Amino acid sequence: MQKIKNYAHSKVEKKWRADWSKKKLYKTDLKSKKPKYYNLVMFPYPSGDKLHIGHWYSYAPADSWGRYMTMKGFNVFQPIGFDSFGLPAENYAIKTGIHPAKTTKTNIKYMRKQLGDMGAGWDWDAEVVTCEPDYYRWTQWIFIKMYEKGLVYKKTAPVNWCPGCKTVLANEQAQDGTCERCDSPVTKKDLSQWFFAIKKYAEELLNYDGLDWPEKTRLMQEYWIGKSYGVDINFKLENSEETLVAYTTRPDTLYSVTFIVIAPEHPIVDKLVKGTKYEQEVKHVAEEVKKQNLIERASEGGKNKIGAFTGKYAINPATGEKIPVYIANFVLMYGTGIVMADAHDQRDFEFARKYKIPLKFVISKDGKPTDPKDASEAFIDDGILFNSGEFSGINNKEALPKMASWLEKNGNGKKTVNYKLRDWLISRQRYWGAPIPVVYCDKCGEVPVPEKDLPVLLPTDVDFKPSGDGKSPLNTSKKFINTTCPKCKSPARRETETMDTFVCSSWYFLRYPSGNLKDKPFDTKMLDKWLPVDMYIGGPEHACMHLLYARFIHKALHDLGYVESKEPFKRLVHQGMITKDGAKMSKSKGNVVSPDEFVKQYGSDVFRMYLMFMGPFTQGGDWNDKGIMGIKRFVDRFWKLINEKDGKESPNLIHKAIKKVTEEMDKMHFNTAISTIMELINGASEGASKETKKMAAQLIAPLAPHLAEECWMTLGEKESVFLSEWPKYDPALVVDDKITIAIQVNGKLRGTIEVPNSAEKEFVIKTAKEAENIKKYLVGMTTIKEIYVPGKLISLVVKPS
RNA sequence: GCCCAGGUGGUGGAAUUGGUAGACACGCAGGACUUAAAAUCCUGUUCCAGCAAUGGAGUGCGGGUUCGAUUCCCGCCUUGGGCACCA
Repeated sequence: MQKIKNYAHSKVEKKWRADWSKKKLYKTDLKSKKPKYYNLVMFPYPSGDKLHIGHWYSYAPADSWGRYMTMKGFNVFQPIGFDSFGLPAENYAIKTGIHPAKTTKTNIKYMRKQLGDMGAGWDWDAEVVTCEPDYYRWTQWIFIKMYEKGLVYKKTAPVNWCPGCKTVLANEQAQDGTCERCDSPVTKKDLSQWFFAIKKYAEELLNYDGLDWPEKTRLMQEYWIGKSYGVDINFKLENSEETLVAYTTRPDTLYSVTFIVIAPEHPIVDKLVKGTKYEQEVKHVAEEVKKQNLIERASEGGKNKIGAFTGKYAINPATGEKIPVYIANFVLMYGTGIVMADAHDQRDFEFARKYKIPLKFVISKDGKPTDPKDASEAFIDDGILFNSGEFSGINNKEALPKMASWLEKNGNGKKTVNYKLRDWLISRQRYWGAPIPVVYCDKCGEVPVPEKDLPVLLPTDVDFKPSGDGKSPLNTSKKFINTTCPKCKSPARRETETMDTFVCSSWYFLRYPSGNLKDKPFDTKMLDKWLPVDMYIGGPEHACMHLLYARFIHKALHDLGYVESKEPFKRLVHQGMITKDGAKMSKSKGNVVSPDEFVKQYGSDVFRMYLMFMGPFTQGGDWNDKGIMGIKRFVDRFWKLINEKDGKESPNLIHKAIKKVTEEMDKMHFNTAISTIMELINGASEGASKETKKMAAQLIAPLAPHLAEECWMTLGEKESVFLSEWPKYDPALVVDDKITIAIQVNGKLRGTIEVPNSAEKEFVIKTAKEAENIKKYLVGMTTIKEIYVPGKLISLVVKPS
């Protein structure tokens, strides 16, 4: 008996990686005429944690997908890079004194090795690193182009302030009222800030035509953009020329409105109370609200509502009544920052009860008048209007558009659309980012740096410890700050703030196919060919940040004429989250699992297949290494089968496997693709023919690239398995001659029979009725119904005769 | 509170235009090989009763539709994710 050498994963994997790299197997010819396929993963941040299991969980299947598409005949482009600006490196520097550039460089070096050990088909020639001047020069260039297009502006605004990181946060980074990075409660602070006018694209961003995205992600973005249709209603102020404009989506409740509430930070508040006896109380409340962090202001559906009377009254345009005007914390600077308040809104209702403001109902279930004094909460259901002038007696939903038109006709209102989306705050009072390319001159004011002077290099001689006043560490570099005005050449100062790293990651996928051009950001011809990205794989946590920003920047660049496509990512797939003992892996929890040891012990193929075998790719799961031996055994058995003497198995076996694996791969069901190959191996217990072995190697190639290549070459091939064409099955060989039919009597399974594939209904039913197990159930019975599902089962319905 | 996705053996999971529930793998039990162990191979493994043949129950819970429901409908429970005073 021949002795088969054990599969030496470490030697084999090293050998093929060296070979692939030498032959530049994964360098994509971007000019090739073959159909293109841009296969992209969200690039990693080079953190001190290095590449962890989560990265593997998404990158390995992404690579398998790319390899599969390659074998299906596509010219696959699969680049990788590093999203290397950002807070963690800077925070680490503050703690240890090691310069962020140095830590980042070290981490990138290590992660390059890890990404290499993965054996994935990255095109390293296209690599981008966002913290390198060659890259951020063009991030700055995009800022300038956006500036010229009027999509960038600066304004003083109350911004989210993290007292822990001593920096400003975007809304998206303070979503739950705590800092994304350090979990400190977020407060508000007035600062002059740079914004990208993403709101101008709100409507366009709601268009998902032609995109194959998860419904869930789309809904999350739609909710984030938050479009609503409503009416701006004019409330004249008593004894004044002033009008308060309130935005509402419920004009049908107008007759119920008994007070007006203004957001405390609304500029009109000062004017209303100035010099009155109410001024002190109103200002006091406004200050209190400002001090509240986002959690307090939004806590528990708003139990702690606070407010103050302004001393003013407005006129309800429908009833002509005089109604009091308040400020309160539950009204935000959204819409007009002023709301009409009534008994058909739970928040208004609670506030009115607390501040003893009269309420009245105008809607009830049946249209019979009801009184709020008997109610413990607002009536928010739909119903019939009463005490509502000409609208009484009709359904409030029907009345809504009519009242909106009525208000417009009488000059008391205007139909409007509002979005919850706010402009994107992009400036950061931080060191480790791309400097905002703007110069301030006493004569010329704010001057964008001319294109030819880019990049504005990030200086190295700075003290990056936070000053505590919210100023950027760049202020400590005299060399950096002092410059000359690009327009008038007189002494000038540089902007010292840097850009949000999300700006850097909003366009990296355009840089990859542009071949790292020195004098241009993009190779427009290549972008026209390669965009949009055909498959984008990454975590769902980016739904309302990266994925929204990237769409926005892409659309802006489209409108500027740089890219032809209107959307960056045609198809989007989120991998599931991988947890450890039910918790998200994080350094602070100390539950981060490193892939390196597993890769060393079992090999990259086994490790990646184990991750894919855990369950559906989009589902994720809790990490444990219990079953990894099962995959190792499978690899060993696969290797053994390939090396055994050629045998002869049923030809159906491999063709059925090809059919099933192809179907599973198409659906990205890697777990069942693997189990199908396992079944193939288990089924070939008597060995397999050479042809079958070759096809088996091809089937496993996307999932276990090193193993497949080794097997492929062992079987006598000379060229890489990844240059071979994905096997096709013979339809004639996937059907069996004999099929098993299940027999049910009165809905219960009572047995099975084997019949020829070609058997007719009558024959199958006759055979079934005569079957040993079935006969006894039919004694003394009359068959009242016979159902035959071809190739599957027979269902007999009987009753006593 | 609102929106979305789930709940299947001891474990990860498979199977849905309604058609034999538990593929594949882990674990466990027994056996072979071995002085022994590891590794490997073979057999069994949803639960209950039975030596077995076989019978009964069974896909979160309670109803319904159907010859037939993990799959469809109604009402709950529960886990995870997202949003949350946006008027």
